[in-house]
Amino acid sequence: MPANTSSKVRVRFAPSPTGELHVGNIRTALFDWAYARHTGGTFIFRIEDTDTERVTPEYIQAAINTLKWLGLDWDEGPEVGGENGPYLQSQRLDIYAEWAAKFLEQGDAYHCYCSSEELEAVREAQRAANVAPGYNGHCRELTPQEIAAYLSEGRKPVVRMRMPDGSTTFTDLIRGEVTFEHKFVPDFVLARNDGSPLYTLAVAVDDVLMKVTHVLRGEDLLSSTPRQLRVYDAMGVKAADYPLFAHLPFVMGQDNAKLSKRNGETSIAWYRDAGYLPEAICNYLALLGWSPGEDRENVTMKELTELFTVERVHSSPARFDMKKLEAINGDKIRALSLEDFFTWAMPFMRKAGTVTGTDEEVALIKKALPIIQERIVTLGEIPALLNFLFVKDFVIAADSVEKIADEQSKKVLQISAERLSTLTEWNHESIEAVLRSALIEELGLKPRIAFSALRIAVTGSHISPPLFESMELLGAAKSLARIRGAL
RNA sequence: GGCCCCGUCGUCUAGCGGCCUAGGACUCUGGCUUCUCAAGUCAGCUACGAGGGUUCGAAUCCCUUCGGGGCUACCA
Repeated sequence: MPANTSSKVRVRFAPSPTGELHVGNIRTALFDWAYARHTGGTFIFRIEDTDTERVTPEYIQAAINTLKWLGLDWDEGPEVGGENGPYLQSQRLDIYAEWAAKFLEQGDAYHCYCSSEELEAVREAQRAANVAPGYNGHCRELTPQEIAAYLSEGRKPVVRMRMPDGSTTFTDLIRGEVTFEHKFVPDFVLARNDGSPLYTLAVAVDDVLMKVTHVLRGEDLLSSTPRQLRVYDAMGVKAADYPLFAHLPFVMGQDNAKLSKRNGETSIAWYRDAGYLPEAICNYLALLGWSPGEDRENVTMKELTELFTVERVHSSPARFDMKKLEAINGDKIRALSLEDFFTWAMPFMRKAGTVTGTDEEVALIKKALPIIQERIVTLGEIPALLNFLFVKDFVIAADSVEKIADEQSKKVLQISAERLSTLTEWNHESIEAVLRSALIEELGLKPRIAFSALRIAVTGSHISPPLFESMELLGAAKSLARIRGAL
C-alpha cells in the first residue's frame, strides 16, 4: 500500500521539549538522522511546542544544543531554516486553525461543548461499568437549540474529530501490519477551546505540509497512529501518499521501567560533563534496538549512516547499560588521535582547576596524554590522573602515606634518590635502567614492592600512570625533591 | 478493565526451518602479561518464558498461556 518509496526520503525528529532531551529521545533522533543520511534524504528538525504549559524556551534551546553537540546535523529546522518552515509549531498556529476550520466545515470535525468535569464524570462511569473509556459522542449531533443553550451558558467549544465506524490498518516498518478497531479509538480533540492545536492535529498537518515520507518515532505513539491517519484523510491526502511509520522500541532503565532519573542518568548534558564522547554515546545508543550484524559493534558515525536500515531495527525494548557505554567510550577514547584527544581533554583539565592553560602546561599535557589514553574510560578521569604533574602543594594521599613509612620503603627511597641524582640524562629509559639495577638487582627486591614506594612518593598515590614515564615528565628536580621529601 | 506492542545468556544482540550440542559484545570469575591502575590476551559461567501443534526437522511458522510494556488527556 505505501508509496513514497520512490520519492526522496524526508524524515523528521520532532521532540516536545518539556524537559531536557533524554537518552530515549536521542536514540530516536539518532535513528531519524541515520536513516536520512543512509538514504541520502533530508533530516528535518521540528519543535513540537504546542504544550505551552510545559515547553520552555530554555528546553528548546537545550534540545538544539544537544543535537548539535552529538553531531546530528539537520537540513531543515531551527537556525538553518528551510522551505517548509517555520519549524516551531508555536509559529504555525494559524495553519492549524485553518485546517481545524476546514475540518469543521467538511463535517469531519465538530464542536464539543462538554466541560472537563463532565468528561471526567463520563470516564469515571465508564470505568465503574468496566467499559472502554473514551468520548461518548455526546456533542456529535447537537441541534442548533442545544448549541445556542451551551453558548448562552458561556461555554467555549473544543474542536473534536469524528472517527467513522470501521477500522484502520497500516503497515509499521518494524512491527508489520497493525489494526485498530475504531470503537477503541474515540473521537479526539484537535484544538482547545482557545483555538490552540493539540499534538494530534499539529503533528499530522506538519508531516503532510513538510512532505515527510517516513515517521520513525517512539512506540508510545503507535496507538495514536490511527488518529493521525484520520487527519491525513480529512486533509484529502491519498492513502498511497501517507508517510510510512516505524515505531521504535523503548529504551528502558535498569529496573525495566522506562528510563528515568530514578534508574539511570538520562540527560545528555550529564554524559557530556562526565566525559563521554558524542560518538560513543551515538554508537552505544545505536546498539539499543539496532545492530549492524556480522558481530560488529564499534562503528563510527559515518559507518552508522552507511549501515543503518530500518529493517534491522528490533521490535523489543532494550535496557540501558552504563557499563557497556563505558566500555565503548573507552574504546573511542583509545581510538582518538593525540590531537583530538588533547582537544577533548583540555576543557576537563581547566574545569577541574588542574591547569589554567599556559603554554608550558599545554606542552606538558600533550606529552602526558599518551600514557593515560588507554587507562581511562571517561574524559572526566583525566585531571585526577595528571594532577601530580601540576599540583603546587604536593601531598601524598592519606591512605598511601603509611605504605611507605616502613624501613624497607625508606631504604628504597634513599637509594633511589642517591642513584637518580647521578643521572646525566633524565628520561624514562635511563630512569628505569638505574632503578632496576639498584633496587632489583642489587637489593634483590621484587619490582612491584620497590616501585610501589617510589610511585607513592612521586605521584602521591599507589595508582598512577607508568612510573618511569611519570618521573620523566615530572622532571629530575621535582622527582628528587619528592623522593627526599618522603623520607 | 479494554485495545495495541513485545518476549534468545545478568545486559545489548546474531539468528529469519536444517550451517545452532545457539555465535559476538559488555558484565562477572580465573589464568597469562606486568612497576600500580589500565590496556592486551586466553579460558570459563550463563539463554531460545511455558505448553500445545505444523514439519522428516523449529530459537526460527501457527495457537494458547504466562510475563513485561504502551495507550486509554482540552500531554506528547
